[in-house]
Amino acid sequence: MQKEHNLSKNQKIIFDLIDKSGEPMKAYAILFNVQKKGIKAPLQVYRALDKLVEIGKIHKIESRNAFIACQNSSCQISKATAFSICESCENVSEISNSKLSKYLSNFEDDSGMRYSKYNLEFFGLCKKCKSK
Amino acid sequence: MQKEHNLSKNQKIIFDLIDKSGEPMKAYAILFNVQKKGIKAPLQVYRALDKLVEIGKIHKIESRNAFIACQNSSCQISKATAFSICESCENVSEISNSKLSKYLSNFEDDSGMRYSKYNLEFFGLCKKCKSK
DNA sequence: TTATAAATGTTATATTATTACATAACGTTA
DNA sequence: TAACGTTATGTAATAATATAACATTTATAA
Repeated sequence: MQKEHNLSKNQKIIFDLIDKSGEPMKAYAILFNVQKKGIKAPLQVYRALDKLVEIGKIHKIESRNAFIACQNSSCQISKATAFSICESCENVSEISNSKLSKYLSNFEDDSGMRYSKYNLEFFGLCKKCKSK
Repeated sequence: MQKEHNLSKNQKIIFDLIDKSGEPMKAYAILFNVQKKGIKAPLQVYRALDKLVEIGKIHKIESRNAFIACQNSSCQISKATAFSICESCENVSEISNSKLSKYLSNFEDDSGMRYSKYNLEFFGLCKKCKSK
């Protein structure tokens, strides 16, 4: 189970926005959306984003510089993330596949280095876009 | 085997720099380094980087906004990349593991979406940093 | 309660990346 | 080799993403 975090005011505003949108949001799009709620500066957004990423409520889609709400609410998966990204419509969804996460969490390479964290991004065309 | 690409002047200058450095380089660090060779503007750098990424001579480390020369010279792996990143010293190396790449290249999730490309970044502490 | 950490507010600035437009070099093939 | 399309280059301006520095306030917990 995930620890219950009491989000601060800004964190809550920003998390709710991202969560409701259901898709990746960019920092300045977030900023634009929350200005009416009194969050005026980029730094306020980035600080909340940093914290939300840290506690696993959202993830950063690195290849897109965007942030999406965690879709695996019940598991401690913020250090082991995998996403499916459609290169046409830019739809992103979090992959929740226990075989995959087990495989990657236990992965060791020749260096003997053990990994505490990973991020995987898959790219392709989603069903809709493929059939166009 | 990888197709032999004839790099243009700027592409060659920039590839050689990244390749010799042996570690990830950021675009503006590259720019600074090649100014004496007549490459003066960010766009010149980004254009060369785009092309080099496209043909698989370099890869972008998304979580670091940096570019590293491909270390798997003999294989067509630019659409299936995996990296090991030390969070302390920021050392990055490309993982070349056929089991891993086979596993990921064949991965399918519930959506039935088939992936043409992936990028995986592992994080942890390298041996040196772990023993400090 | 008091002190410590976490969050906020604000301004300025750093870093990363692209748009727009003009020109030049290269490769093909007629 | 001339004409064409494609790829690469040059240059200026600007957009988009992210952080530094500093002052203040709020929450947590000893």
